[in-house]
Amino acid sequence: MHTGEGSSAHDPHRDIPEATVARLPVYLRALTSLAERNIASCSSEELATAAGVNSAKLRKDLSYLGSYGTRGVGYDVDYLSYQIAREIGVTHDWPVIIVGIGNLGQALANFSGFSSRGFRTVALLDAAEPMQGRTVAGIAVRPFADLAEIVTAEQVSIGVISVPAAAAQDVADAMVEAGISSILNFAPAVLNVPDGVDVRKVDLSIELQILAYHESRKAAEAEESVDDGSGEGVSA
Amino acid sequence: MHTGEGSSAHDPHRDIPEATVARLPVYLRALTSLAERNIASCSSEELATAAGVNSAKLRKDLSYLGSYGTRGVGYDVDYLSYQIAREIGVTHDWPVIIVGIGNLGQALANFSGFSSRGFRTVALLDAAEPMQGRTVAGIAVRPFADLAEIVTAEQVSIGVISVPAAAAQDVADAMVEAGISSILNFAPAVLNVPDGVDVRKVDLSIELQILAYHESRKAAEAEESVDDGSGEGVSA
DNA sequence: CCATGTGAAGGTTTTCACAGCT
DNA sequence: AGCTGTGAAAACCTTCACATGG
Repeated sequence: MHTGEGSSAHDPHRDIPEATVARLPVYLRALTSLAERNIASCSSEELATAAGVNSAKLRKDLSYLGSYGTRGVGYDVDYLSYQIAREIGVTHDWPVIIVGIGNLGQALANFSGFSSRGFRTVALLDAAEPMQGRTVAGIAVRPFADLAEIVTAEQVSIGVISVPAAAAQDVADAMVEAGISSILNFAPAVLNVPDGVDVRKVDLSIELQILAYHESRKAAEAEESVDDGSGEGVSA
Repeated sequence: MHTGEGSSAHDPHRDIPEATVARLPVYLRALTSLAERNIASCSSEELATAAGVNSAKLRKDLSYLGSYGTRGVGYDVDYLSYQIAREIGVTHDWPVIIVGIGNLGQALANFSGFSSRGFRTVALLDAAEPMQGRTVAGIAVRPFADLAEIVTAEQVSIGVISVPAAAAQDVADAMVEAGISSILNFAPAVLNVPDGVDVRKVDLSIELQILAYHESRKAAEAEESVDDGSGEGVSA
């Protein structure tokens, strides 16, 4: 295990904590929103509020990228936006394919936020006969069998899976085989992928169940507090 | 801050860590999948594999609920399923409303996983005139103005927001006002809610950007390793 | 004998609080 | 004078490794 490939201990180019990485896109969105309101600069406090975090966390997060603020003043919105976009790697667009053009796949294909935030949907794939030849969001639906060809031709490294759970692993295998190394999985299934391939999952029922857990607790607390006035709240 | 409301230090009824709560639904899904394959019992190792975590973590997580396994043997699938479902609070169904019946809202309404995992969509709401009177997934779309009435009548405490970002805060305010205390937010916007209201967010472009970050790093590493043979992989 | 359940160790993340720069 | 950037402390989460009990 080597230590740093020609980067001084302090230089901003290795080892951004995962928790920070997960928040950078949120900061970027907050900055975009400030820019749209013609706000040219902001304090860590203001940006933190816009991003829904506290300012100490925001400053610590930004410190991993470098020193892009001005002490006593704050941050230049455009400059910081660019630095974060560069760190994330969305200064140029990433080609993306979506496999599984059911209700969810169609919603994803139509989702404008995809294209406006550094991603370009280059193909929609579906295995079902009836989908062939249809066009969704201006993009033709192609047979699943074309996967490898498309991935190679368009240099795709990110794939979205929106097929039913039962088909998800097969799709993931085919994606990896074709050369994709990052997968966003909407199917409620655990995917096995080799090392070097990243998977992130979005699972709607899991999110609801987490809410249900806290909701149950609130109900239980309300019952208890017949003789206990304290109302503790949970929030994210 | 009090400590425990009549529960002994060891009794399974307070203080399940948030990280554990977020995994319980995953375990529940893995157990359901085992049950469907007629597997009546399993070891922590097997269940952990099915859930995509390591077995130590699984055992630690389950230990917060109580001792529902048998040493030397493993876990009874049905029994553990029930215990987890009870802990989460999904032994009975939760009524849910969806506000914003665009592409995504329609996909959510049609999503069978919602109804099969402890949730029942009791109403679809949309502010747009052209949506009124339409039916999605067998449920009539109603005007947004009916929100409070529906929440009260159906005792809804969980709401899903799938409107454009610009409208999200207003919808959240109306939900809170109507009595909803848990929100699943699909709009790419930070929501301000009072204490006691839970918000979870699902943001598609954020997930993609996190993948893009790691993808950029992989590319950078590949370039570096012209004179360095080590191939470190990242995976989730 | 075997797999669970769990203290204790090791990491990571968050928060604090203030030194340092503009 | 004020806000950033950051060590150090506290909180939280994961992993280890083994005592415990069926």
